[in-house]
Amino acid sequence: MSTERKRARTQDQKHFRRQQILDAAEQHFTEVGYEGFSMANLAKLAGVVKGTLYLYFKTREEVFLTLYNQSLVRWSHVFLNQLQDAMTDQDYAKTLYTTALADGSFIPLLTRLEHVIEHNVSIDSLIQSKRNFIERVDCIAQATAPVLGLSEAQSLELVKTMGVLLVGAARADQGPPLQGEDIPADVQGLIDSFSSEPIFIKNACRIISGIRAEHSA
Amino acid sequence: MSTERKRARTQDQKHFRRQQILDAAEQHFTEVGYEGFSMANLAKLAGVVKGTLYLYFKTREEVFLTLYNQSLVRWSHVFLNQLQDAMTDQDYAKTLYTTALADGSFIPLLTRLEHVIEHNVSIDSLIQSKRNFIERVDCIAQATAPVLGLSEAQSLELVKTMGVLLVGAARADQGPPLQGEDIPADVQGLIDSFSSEPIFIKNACRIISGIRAEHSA
DNA sequence: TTTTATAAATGACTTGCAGTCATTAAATAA
DNA sequence: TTATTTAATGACTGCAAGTCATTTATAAAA
Repeated sequence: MSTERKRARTQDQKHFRRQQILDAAEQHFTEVGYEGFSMANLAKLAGVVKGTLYLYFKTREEVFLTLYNQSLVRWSHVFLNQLQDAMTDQDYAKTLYTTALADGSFIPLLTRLEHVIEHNVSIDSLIQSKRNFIERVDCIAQATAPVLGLSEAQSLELVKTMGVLLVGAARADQGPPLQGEDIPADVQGLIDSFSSEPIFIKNACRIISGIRAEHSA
Repeated sequence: MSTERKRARTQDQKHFRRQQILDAAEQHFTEVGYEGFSMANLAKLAGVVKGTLYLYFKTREEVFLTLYNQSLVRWSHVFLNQLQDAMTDQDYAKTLYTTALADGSFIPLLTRLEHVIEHNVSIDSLIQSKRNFIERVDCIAQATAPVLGLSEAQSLELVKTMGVLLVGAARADQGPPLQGEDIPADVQGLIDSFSSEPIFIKNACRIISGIRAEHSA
């Protein structure tokens, strides 16, 4: 906090200030979530005034998109580190799922990416974000191929598909907290049956098997 | 419009008025989408004043949840009607996908259900909505079993999983419109590779195969 | 028919949000 | 020391959801 009371004049100082805001944003996001996030509170937390935020980000969604980009990179490093020389399909799926969920921001931002965040963002930011995504996917696919015994092409398709499945499965965890509410047994049963981890893992395995089988012909 | 200038006194009249508001909401939603939807505009379109909306719906999200419930019922009828005696896995998946996307409200509401809509809704409405969901899923599963040659249990799991896959795959269509923007080839290639229909159908088939195989052992 | 009671409908109001912009002042250059 | 540049400010606009005291249409009672 005491490190920066001064004005950011050089490009380096501006990058540093921008990252300070992003760090505050990450903290604010994990504390209050997407709907509770406000630029006014972010400003307070970052120790600047609201107008200053708009010198560094054109819109609130530009902040979110940047947080998303960073969280994708962060998660991909964690995931790549956990890959072993040879893993069962199930271990692979479980590792992917667990590491993704362990990052507090990644899934909540990913599930809002297309239908909210990308709609209030400059084309340039969007292109930059997509490029970052391509790079991470390629990198993960390259590491995945030998682990699961797939071709590069198969591996690329798999990784892309895992993203789709992850978003679909993670939905279940995004519902409202129901602690202490009395939920009828039938409804509780439904919620339990959509528990995201087994759904993700089971279907990830089915999809891996499917992809592996398709080109053995 | 000329049918109802009067006050709704009886329960029947109130139900009718509520449905009038919902019809206007459906229209407003298809015109401006989720983010553009406002209660003030809905009031104008429904021919009432804003405060009146809150006599019939506790929050804006209660309106959306009701629209979602109705769209689920509407889609399920269309889908059930299109099921044939015996279909290939692919025909089944394609029919499911096509009918779901043909309904203008179903997918946009479904993709926002857990992380937005359900967070500002009464527990009672949520339970009612989940019960409606259970009923539709059961009904679809029952009809699906003979079509794909699955047991009832397999069919139930399949239908639930299709919902997960549908949400994940449909994300790709929810991005911002990019007509007329010049998108670099690599990014355009990425977007194309996430085209939702082939992703849904291919993986639906892989999952159906997987489920079918699991209990043949 | 006239009066009274009920509650549907109203719209002005509050609160909270994202985003803007004329002004201020810190840092650098002259 | 003075002039210039531009980061930072915070008061401001506009719009949204949701509230509530008041109005008034309608039904029931007299």
